[in-house]
Amino acid sequence: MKLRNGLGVMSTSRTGTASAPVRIQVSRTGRPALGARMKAKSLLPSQILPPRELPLDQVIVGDCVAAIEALPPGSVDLVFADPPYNLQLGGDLRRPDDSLVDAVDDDWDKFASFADYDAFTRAWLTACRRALKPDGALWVIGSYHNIFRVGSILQDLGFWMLNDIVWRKANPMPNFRGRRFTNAHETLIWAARGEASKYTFHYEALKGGNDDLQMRSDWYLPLCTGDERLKDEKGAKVHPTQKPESLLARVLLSASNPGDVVLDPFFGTGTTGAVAKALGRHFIGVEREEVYAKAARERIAAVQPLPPEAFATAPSKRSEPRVPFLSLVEAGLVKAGETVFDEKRRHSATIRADGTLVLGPAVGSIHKVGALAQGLPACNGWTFWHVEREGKAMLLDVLRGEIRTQMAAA
Amino acid sequence: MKLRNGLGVMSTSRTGTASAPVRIQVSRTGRPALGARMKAKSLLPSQILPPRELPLDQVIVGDCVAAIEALPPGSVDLVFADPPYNLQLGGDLRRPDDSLVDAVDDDWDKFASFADYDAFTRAWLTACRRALKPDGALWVIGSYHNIFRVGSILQDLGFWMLNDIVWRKANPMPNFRGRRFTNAHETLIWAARGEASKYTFHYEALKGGNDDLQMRSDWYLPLCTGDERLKDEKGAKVHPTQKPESLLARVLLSASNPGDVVLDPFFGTGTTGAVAKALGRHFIGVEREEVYAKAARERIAAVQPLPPEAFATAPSKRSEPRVPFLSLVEAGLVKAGETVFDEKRRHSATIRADGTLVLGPAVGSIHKVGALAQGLPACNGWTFWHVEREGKAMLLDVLRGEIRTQMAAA
DNA sequence: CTTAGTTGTGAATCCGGCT
DNA sequence: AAGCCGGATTCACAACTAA
Repeated sequence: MKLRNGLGVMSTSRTGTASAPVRIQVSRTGRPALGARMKAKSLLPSQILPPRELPLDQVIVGDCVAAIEALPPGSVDLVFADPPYNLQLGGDLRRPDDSLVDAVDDDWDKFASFADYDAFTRAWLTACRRALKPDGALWVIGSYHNIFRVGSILQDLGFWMLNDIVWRKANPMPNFRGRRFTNAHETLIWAARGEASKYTFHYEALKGGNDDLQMRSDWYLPLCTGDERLKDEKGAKVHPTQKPESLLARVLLSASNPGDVVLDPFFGTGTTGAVAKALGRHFIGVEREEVYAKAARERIAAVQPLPPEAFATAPSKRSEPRVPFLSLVEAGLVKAGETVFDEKRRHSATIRADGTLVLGPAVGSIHKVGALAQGLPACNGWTFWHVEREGKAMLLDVLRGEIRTQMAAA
Repeated sequence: MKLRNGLGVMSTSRTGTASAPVRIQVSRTGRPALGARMKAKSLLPSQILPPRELPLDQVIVGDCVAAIEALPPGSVDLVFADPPYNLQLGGDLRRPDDSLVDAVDDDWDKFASFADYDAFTRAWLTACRRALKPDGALWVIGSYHNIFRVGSILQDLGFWMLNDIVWRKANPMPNFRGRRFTNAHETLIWAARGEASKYTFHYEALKGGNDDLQMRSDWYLPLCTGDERLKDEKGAKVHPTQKPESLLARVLLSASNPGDVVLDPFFGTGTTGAVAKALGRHFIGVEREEVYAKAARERIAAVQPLPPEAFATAPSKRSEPRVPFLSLVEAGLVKAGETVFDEKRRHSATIRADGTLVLGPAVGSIHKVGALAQGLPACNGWTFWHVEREGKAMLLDVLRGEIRTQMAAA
């Protein structure tokens, strides 16, 4: 029993009726049916009748290029694609506690070269572009391993980029060896089928769900964990890269209408389908692995559609912004080279350009150096160190308050 | 008079002595000078002597590809590039009040096609790669208009991507038409010259300035505005896309050492040079437009370098001298025959006179025996084993610190 | 029942000097 | 040049256990 998911939907059961595997059966007339050529925007959802030959709300097991080429051209409103990232991982990676990181080492993520990956990318993007309605649009998600290839090819094929969106992960995996910045985000590209496409964008809906501020291109959302994450009978994750439903909800709410047909060429365990069903959109999922497709069908069967009025807002986690001391240096509120001191001026240290402090031979955070100065195991540097302002001592915490006010907009 | 900048540096004047335009004059022997081949890491900044033929701390006016090809190969530690964005703006963009948005429409930002832009990108990236030292690295900043082209070509040329970084703008320009998400970020790519490059990364410094949490790939920084933004006599901005100094400061602090040579092929109004000078790095700037170069020279002349202690590379654990455990025995800090134990006193072993440990039948280094005791493949003995001192457990790492202090004093 | 402490884990291109 | 081996390295959450 699933208690909640990224949409706040109560799903009462995981063991819904699983439909049989669906092999694609569509006409190959080359012309989209009437419904596919209608402009969804001008119709009420109840009037939208997708073409009969579309395999709606089903999971097609097989190669995505072949399956999508079998769809009528111009029949799909939106594509959401989460293709293999081509991670190119070397040996295994261990956490500092020596536990092994469960890496994505599946065969479907292996490509011999960039050229191979590019050919693969060009093939599925071309197929998707053919399947899209003239006013349709496409979303792709990726990481720095692949997203630049995808973005370039997409432009080459004539897609028109509308935004790149950054999914800032609330709880990313840290960089265990301290050799790089924490890889804390993934990138989504939102592109219209072409420059002239009258793409769908629900500006007001998203603005309303964002404290009446325009929705920005950086989205802060948690990973897919907990009850939302599909597990097998042994408790292992079914799919290594299951995306959070909150992410898909934002995509579908902003860039599709109820009744629209959403195609996902890399359906996996069906997050796109689950969210589409909840939000009153149709989906077509293509997935190569029967194991994932089966899990997706069972999952989607258990989803209860939401009433339309609930479609307007997507829940998003908001957190009190943490202010690094470095931000005070960058904002000019304190200066590199300046001296900080404690209340009774018994200790002092110098601010460095990187937001650390120096005290004699020691360099460290305001907290570490504060602890060192007092010979204590720990110290809150914000409430220990002061700077001189107009002849008086001003606590760093006060300056942090000023920054918080400035940052509140985001 | 400039009051503050992203580094918190007081710059007293804009009207410093502007050096004459510098046309490049370097030897073309094809071999970097001695200084260029030395490994900066093992030297103090004062010992680093960049090759004489490098046009250091100067602005070269001219085409960046030709200018960079004239540099000795393998002579540059870091590249920071802010290339033209290839913005494809249709007509004029107007705000809701009908005022005209001062968009990027200069001639240098027009490219006939993606192919032209790709060729241009390949040319300057190739030149930069040749100029870089084997262990050098490159940063590029861009938006969704160009960054996917740049990223793909960079990978094709053999650069090894380390991170993509998202600069989240604190105060982005709103999307006036409400047809897209507010474009609130730009993307930076950090890439090593090659997969095997031993790139520079000051992990501890960044972590120390960030509340002792490792720095993530999403950076929240304000735009370049106010006093930092260069204006001409009529109050108009000198350069359309001047980057904030705080952004460059993070890049240079994290990925370069004091004394390093930083090349900027699209110098503009010299943010890279200003920050490099403040932080004790050398710069080589190439700029095609004399008007930008002039503004950059004047700006940089007015920059006061920070005191060295404000930017000197902080000692990291990795760079500290190695201390053999035997030295602790020899110094009498631990005694042969003494017992060592882990934090929870679940394991113990005995110190031998040769600096090894005994645990039952096994003999080996503090690391090997620590690993054996826990049944793990590896273990850091310094942070695992303790000895009893004044009734309390004392970590071997603390005793190692005492040895290092003694060594530094001697 | 609450709370505090422990354990597990997530799309990751994750070491470097010396012999 | 390849191999050895010393030893440096993690954040946010959720779930579970213990008191």
